[in-house]
Amino acid sequence: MPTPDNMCASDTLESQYAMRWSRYPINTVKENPSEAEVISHQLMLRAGLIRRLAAGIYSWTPFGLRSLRKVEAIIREEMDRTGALEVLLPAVQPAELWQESGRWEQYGPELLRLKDRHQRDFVIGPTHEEVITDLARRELKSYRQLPVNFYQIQVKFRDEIRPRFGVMRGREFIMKDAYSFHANQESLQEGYNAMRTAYIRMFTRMGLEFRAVKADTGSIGGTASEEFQVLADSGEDTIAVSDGKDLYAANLEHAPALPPKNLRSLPSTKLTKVHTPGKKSIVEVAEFLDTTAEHTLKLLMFTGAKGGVIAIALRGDHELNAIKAQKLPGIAVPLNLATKEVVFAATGCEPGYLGPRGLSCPLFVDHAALNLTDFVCGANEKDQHYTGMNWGRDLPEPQAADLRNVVAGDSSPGGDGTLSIRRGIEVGHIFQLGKKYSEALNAKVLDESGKPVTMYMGCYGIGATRIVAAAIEQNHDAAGIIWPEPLAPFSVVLVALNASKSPRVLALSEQLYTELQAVNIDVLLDDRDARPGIKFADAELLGIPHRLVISDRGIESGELEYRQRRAKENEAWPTTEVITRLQFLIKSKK
RNA sequence: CGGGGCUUGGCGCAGUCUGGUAGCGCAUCUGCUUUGGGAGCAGAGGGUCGAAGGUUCAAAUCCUUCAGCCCCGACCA
Repeated sequence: MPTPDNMCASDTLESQYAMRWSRYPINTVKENPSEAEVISHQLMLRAGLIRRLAAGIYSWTPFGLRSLRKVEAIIREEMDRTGALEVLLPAVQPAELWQESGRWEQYGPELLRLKDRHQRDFVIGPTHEEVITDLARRELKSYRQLPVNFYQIQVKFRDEIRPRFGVMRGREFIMKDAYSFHANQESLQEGYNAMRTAYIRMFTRMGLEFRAVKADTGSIGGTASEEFQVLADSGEDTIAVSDGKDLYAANLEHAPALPPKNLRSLPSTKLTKVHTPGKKSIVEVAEFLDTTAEHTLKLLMFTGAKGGVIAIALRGDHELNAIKAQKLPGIAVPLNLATKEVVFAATGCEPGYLGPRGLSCPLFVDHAALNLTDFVCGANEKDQHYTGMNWGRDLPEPQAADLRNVVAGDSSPGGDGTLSIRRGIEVGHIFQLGKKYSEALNAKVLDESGKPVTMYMGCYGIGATRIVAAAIEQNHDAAGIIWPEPLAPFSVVLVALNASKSPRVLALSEQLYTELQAVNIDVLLDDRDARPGIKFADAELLGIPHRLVISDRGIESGELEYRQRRAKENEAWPTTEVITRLQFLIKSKK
């Protein structure tokens, strides 16, 4: 218990003002703002966590900021634990650095450029590779100083074509970005692994359901890259997730589809040409022939790199994966579906009746399509299909390849489990940059023999503001937000009923409020002169994990009502045990 | 950048087609009553109808131009 003797001035200030609802002049609203599309955006606006200033640019209110700061604190603790060193880098950066790295030209309109009063060019940093590499090349002189990892938690600006979903895809956002510097690839790999472990700890601590997803290194290059995706239906990315012990997860377009394990069964029906007037799509054909899409084969034609066409066959119910298809020999990149005219010239038939039999162009068949027996396919004649088609018997065995998107139920490429298709929100991305920036910016150290060597770099980002939105996407109900304990703006809300009229309710509320603060629990005292319904609804909208009601009724019975945010029913707690019980519940979840 | 939609008090909307000088709900303020799931009654304040120009006796309403915002797509990864 704090007494006037052991309380310092700041304690007094805080207990008087900081965590009383009546001192937070932020309104909650019942109606959904028309601008908000996704649930996290709606709830953040309704609960008063953020306010929009311009497209993709938001102010954070005191309540919202508390959650954002908790995210940042977890990130900071876990980064520090790895030995990474925090820095703060400029948001406004001179164009010269970006010209040196080549990204002044590469970046395009997403890079916000501006001029100062001397007409010098600057950018508002969308990311900080250039600045950090500049710092590193000035400070790091010897291999003895390596490895080192600098990180910062900073505002960034990317002039997105279409900002949307509130802070989920804003233009201005807060990101933790870290950059590691190494003398060699082995050290980079170690640093990368350490970051990967730290990321898993962070997202686990935040109470989020997430996966580390193998990602394309893309134009950035490098050898290894993983995205950290929070699983939520509203996510912008589609990922294939294994339910097995392999914990496999990959972006849909990068997940390999394994060839079927079972052998193709033997043909049992004879090849028949059937009249299928006007039936062009797989769905129409399957329905007309009283079968299902899984027993059909579809044939797509693409233009070749040096003219001509290339055919790709998939099972009727499968989708082409463009990234995989582009790797086929002789195919035009980017992938280009052949026009009607080109198809007609190659086959004498229009699309809709194409099939693998009698084709004169190169043919690649997806593994699953190759496993078909007695299947339906086009006959390369208008209004004609075949039934009972079989590879090897009616057609030569073709060249097989992985050409389709994986579907739910496929075996996991990780070796254990089956895949499901989920949506994800990318909240983190780690990759090994190698020497891309260090080479461009000439960042070198002297090695053991006194020879200058270019440093290896790794780069590790986390979207702090986006995490707040992602946590809400994953944790909400009809009444509002349900914060994971570690991200909640407050752990406990004390709902004082009729405190303005009942001195004993007021006194007990104040007492509990002080006691909870004394044991370092983030407590919000709802001391507003409002009706109970408003207080309950607001507490639920704001998503505070633990709610305690202080009322005359409770004081008389010696028991206070406790309710966990996810629970449907109240619990009656002896007033004397309230503090210890809350301490236990909150400690066990942190 | 292409397509669609929107812009009226702090928020959500009606009014626009058919021109006549702006209204509803929520929120805010005052008073009284009420106090365990977004109260009732009475009263009050608050809007140059996104901007500019035009047509007209008269424009939120019709015409032109511009701006901002939202959605879909493309782009980016």
